[in-house]
Amino acid sequence: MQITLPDGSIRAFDGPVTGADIAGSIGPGLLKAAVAIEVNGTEQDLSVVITADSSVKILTVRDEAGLDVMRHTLAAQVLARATRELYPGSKLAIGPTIKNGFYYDVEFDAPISTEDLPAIEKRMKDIIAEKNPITLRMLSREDAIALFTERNEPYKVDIIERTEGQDEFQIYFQDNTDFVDLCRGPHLANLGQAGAFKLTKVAGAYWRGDSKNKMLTRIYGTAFGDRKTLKKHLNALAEAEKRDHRVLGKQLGLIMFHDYAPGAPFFLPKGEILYHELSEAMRTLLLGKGGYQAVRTPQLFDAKLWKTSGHWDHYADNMFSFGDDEPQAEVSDSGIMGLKPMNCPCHMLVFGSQKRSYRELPLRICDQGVLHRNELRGALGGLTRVRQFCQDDAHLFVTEEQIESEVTDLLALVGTVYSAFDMEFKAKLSTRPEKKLGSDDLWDRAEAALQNALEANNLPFELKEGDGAFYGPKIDFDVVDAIGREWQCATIQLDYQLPARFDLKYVTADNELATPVVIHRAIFGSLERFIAILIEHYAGAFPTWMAPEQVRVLTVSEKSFSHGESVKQRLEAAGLRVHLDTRADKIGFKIREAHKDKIPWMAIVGEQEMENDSVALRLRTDLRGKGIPEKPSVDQFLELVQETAKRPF
RNA sequence: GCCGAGGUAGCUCAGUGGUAGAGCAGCUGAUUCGUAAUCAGCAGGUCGUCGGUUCAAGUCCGAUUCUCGGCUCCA
Repeated sequence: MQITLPDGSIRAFDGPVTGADIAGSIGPGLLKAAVAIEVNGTEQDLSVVITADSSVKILTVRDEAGLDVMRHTLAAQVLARATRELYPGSKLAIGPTIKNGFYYDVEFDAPISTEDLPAIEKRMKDIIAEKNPITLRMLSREDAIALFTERNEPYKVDIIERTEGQDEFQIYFQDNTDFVDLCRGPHLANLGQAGAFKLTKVAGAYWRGDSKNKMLTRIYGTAFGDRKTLKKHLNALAEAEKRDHRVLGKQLGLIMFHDYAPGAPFFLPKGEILYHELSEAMRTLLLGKGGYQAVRTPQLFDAKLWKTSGHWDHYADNMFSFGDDEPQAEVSDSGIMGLKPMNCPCHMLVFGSQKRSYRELPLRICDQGVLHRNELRGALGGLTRVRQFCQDDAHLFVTEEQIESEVTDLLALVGTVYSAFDMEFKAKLSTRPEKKLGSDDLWDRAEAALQNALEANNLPFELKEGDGAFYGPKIDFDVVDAIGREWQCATIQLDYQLPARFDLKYVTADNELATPVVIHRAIFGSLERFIAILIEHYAGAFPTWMAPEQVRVLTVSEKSFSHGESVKQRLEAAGLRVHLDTRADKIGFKIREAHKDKIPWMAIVGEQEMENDSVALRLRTDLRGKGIPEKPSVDQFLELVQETAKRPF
């Protein structure tokens, strides 16, 4: 029997072999490190017997797949056993792996909290120290159900009962113990191979993710092959925590929230500058040669609009509306008004307000209108999940032939904007879902147009089949921030349904009536959320063009006040945002504060600078090492700052 | 909306039924200083809100609200 290894070499065995046999034949070191084996592309336990010619790969924790096996074992064998032993009445549900770790859902008799984690962790370490071998056995459906019924594990029984087309189930026994688990596997051959881990948090989670079901307790953990990598990961988490936009937003005086307006951010003077700069930069990019026209549209509409658009049937739960519980209110024809959750219906009304010619297409309407969505209470958080926000929204009314070139332009626009923030991004193409409107022929053309546009821009993309909206396919973008996290921001969605619902028409070159296609698109996504991403991306140290305070002039002593005032005035005259710090404190103290406020340019003025009309620069960390002179003249300095204060798009 | 954890000075937090605290920030005064914290004094609170238990509640109980971690939702 022949076993092919990843390097192409072939090893012959006389009869059936296990993964462990193969690993051992290659070397004792590998046997020790081996955690599982991939046989013809399928991960299996080392103990599984291979009976036919196969190509295999021995997995160790160095492989992502091997690491996954280890995490899985930590969840299913170690964490599960520890909770069963520490909390005898607990019932195990499922324990899969996730990015960087694992979790296990457990039903406890009494709630547990983060404070209980160290004890569980301690028990887990003891369990690992036992280095018990794990043995796989296949049980028939009946035997498996009987086993878990007897062990009072209703969730395991439920899983088995719901699994169709399978007669045998994989049951893992931990030798020398009473512990048994139903699991897809594979698992480590013995627990001694478990690497470094840490339990991180507890949270609630519904059984099978359905809110009608019982709420279980989910215990999260993170795990890596060795202690060093775990520590690195924990450090990365700490770094992310330090950058948390809610913390920085408060520290830097950018935003606030109030109990009286849950889910609705206040932008304080400094935050408002960020907001304004972003909003204006986008608006300027789109208007004029960008080919867009901006509109401003109402907040509050008669429910008739939402009935036409379909929101009343599909989105009413997320809408703020009033009038329906106040019969005398007579607020409108239908007696019900709703705050807009999206701009699209408004733009349909704008398009439909006059006779349109094919010569007007593509008609591009942009709108940074305020939107309200009644998000669930528990879903609110910082600037990323809000009830009131603005999108850099636009709707393009196009003919079908124009889709491809419009989308091509949009993709270039996305690139322009993200590269201005030094952000990489990834595109995802979502195609027709099962429940969809429109013919297959229509979807074929629409999907092809999007794909062609992506290819024309040389953009690699991930295909997400079936993930499109029922009204059309879409391209979504994930941006990657400075510490490697991904955020979904931009979206480009084709819509064949909405213009039809509003009965929109334009006159074609042949003097006939046709319905336009609508492209919904946003690049930042929501301004609020994008600001949150930028705060974390830059760790609050914004590039000069959007920094709320671009320059702080620091006086060394009273003697240089007049020079400080003059520097400030000359910079302000050039439209820069400048503050002068004349407090009677030492220069070291003022510098420290300016650093904490993440001001890009700190200009120190003392008697020397006064004499030769210069400033002495102290640069924010990210501006150092760029050949910026330390003691420029005021004119030179002005030029330097102006250069970096230009909007990058 | 559901499960869990929280809410004490502007901020970060301590305070296990018996006189509400610290550091930073603030204010006042002194210091006029050259690249990440000058010194001293003062002031600052309905302990999220409402109700209950108790001789006595920041502390115990109930409700409510907001925040946080997840789940769910995201036409």
